[in-house]
Amino acid sequence: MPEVIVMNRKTTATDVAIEAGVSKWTVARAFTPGSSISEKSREAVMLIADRLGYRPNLLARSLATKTTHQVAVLVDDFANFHKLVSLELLTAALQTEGLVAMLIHIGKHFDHANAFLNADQRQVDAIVLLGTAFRDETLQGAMKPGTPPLYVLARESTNPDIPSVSCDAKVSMREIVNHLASKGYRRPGFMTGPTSLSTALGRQRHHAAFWRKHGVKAVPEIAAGAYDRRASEDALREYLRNTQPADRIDVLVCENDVLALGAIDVARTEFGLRIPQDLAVCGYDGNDLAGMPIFDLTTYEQPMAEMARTLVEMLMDRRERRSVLLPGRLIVRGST
Amino acid sequence: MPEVIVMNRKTTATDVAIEAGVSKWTVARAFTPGSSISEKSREAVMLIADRLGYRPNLLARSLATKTTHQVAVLVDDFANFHKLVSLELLTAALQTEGLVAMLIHIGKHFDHANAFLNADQRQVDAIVLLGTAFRDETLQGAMKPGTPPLYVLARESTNPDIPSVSCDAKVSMREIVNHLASKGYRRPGFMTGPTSLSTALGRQRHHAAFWRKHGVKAVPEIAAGAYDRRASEDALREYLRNTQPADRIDVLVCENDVLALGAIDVARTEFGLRIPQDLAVCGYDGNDLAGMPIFDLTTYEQPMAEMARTLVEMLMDRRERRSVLLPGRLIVRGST
DNA sequence: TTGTATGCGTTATCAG
DNA sequence: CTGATAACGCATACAA
Repeated sequence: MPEVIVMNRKTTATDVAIEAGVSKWTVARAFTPGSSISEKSREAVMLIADRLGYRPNLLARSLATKTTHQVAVLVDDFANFHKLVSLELLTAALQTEGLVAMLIHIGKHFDHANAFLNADQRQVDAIVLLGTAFRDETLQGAMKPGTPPLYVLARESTNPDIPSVSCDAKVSMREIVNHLASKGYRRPGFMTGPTSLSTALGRQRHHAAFWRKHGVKAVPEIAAGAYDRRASEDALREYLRNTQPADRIDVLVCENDVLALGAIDVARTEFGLRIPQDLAVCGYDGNDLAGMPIFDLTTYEQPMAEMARTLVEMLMDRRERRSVLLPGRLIVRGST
Repeated sequence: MPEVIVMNRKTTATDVAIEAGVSKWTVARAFTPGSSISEKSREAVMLIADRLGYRPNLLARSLATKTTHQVAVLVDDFANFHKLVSLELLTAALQTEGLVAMLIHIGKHFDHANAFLNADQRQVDAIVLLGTAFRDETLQGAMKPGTPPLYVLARESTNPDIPSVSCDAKVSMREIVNHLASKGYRRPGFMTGPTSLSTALGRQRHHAAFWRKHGVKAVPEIAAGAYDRRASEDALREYLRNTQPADRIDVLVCENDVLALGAIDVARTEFGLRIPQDLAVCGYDGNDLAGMPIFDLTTYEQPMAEMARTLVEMLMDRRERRSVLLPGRLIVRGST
């Protein structure tokens, strides 16, 4: 008979207790900061625990405490490379608070209902919608009682029960339009992404509103239909093909950087337009790629790090559960 | 007293059982496919369950079955936009099998040890390393008995206990070099990323080896040190500044597309080099951005979708737990 | 300070 | 086919 029996299962608190000659509750105390336990017991437990490689089972703890420290993050828009930044900063913010992200991919084979159901059944503490194209009716259905609380990041929520943390569209568009107007542009155009999301973002609306103050009555829309550089290329290509140079816009403001990069690309490569002399372009997001010398894109930086932190503060109940608008920063570059 | 008491807690199997007049075990059976239960009971249970909005608690199930259907995905390289594609396809592949990804961000405030510990404590079924710069010694420490099995995606594993699914570096580099050689290039250079990862990827090694067959003895290395377009820009800038045109390489093969885009950018924008006449550039990954007309980058497409599916098959024990090399596809564009 | 009983919501196993 | 007992690993409340 071997001295040490190698067990296939993980060592539990009971294993440690037996080995240390105490009850399993004492073991639990050793791992609960601030619980009353003698220094002697604690040391004895820790020694054995370390030797046996014991780590509390968070699953069992969650079942008992009814809190998992897990947050479902729903994403359905992987064509937009800026999502990676959002994920980076959101996961970082979550992890500094001991929370972890459950990344749920919404797509062809996995719809919103599935995602909500899955998150709910796994008892996540909250669900974060990451700039995805949710319809209000979809959200409404996910608001059953007993369901994890919903939050929206990087998009304004229209539902007061679902707080959002986003970049202030009004403030940002004022800055953008003022900048463009001061540069002398007077024939703006606006490129939109997915219809449902575009209206929710409100960027187009505010953009047009501020131009009106500058005497510009109408801002033509160029609809890409998706946050995808190809969609942007297609949309601008069609516009440029069907519009005589004299009738064209002189500056294109895009709903985000993905669209802007695609636009610059087509305008320059396929139509030989100079940026910004023939067509100025402005983005939105402040993605790192916008800063590439080849694009040199003027853009409005969303304070993603702060947005993520703010959202997490809300999750942790250290801040009122209520929508927040944060100001960003206009980054003027050569494209305007 | 109200007729219906709205409970704050979620409805459990017991609630349904009482309401349906059966035992809770019968309720469980109704939700367990293939279990023996009378059609009558099943219907009765389902009716009540639906009315009460009952959904099995997956946490409790996991505790009992000792399997969570959760997979930890460790990422430490968010500057590389191709990670988004990896995440998209990996989560999709996981979800089609009923698995869900726990995204763990490794960075300044959360190191590898933390990540492994967290994943382990949460009882994930497996841990997937997503092309991150893990040192072999780090991995060794994470291989304690009772720990979730490790897998590596998009990078070759040197440890036989940790299977990997990756794109065949040798095959791909042969294709790349043959293509470049046939185009007449004879002064190749190679741009690397993080040192530890570069050696693990083996792309540089195979690249040099195939050039040797073409009579090219040495391939200068341009070290970016990170998969970051800025790092690439800096590295190439320094090289071009310090190297006379006559002494320069005529084609730059980059360890991945991120580096390649940065390289094209600097070469063209800052040094006025024409691509490919003055300097040809080749990437690796097959990222969508490489296809932008402005870059028109020749690249080697990794079969990420297939790689993700293969990895998941391994996770599901439908395929031998052993490293797999998959062939990709050379996409020839204007940059070479 | 420490041990005991009980509960979290399921599944596994066995008896009827 | 159905009900009952035990177990999963931990936390909470209480008693000693």
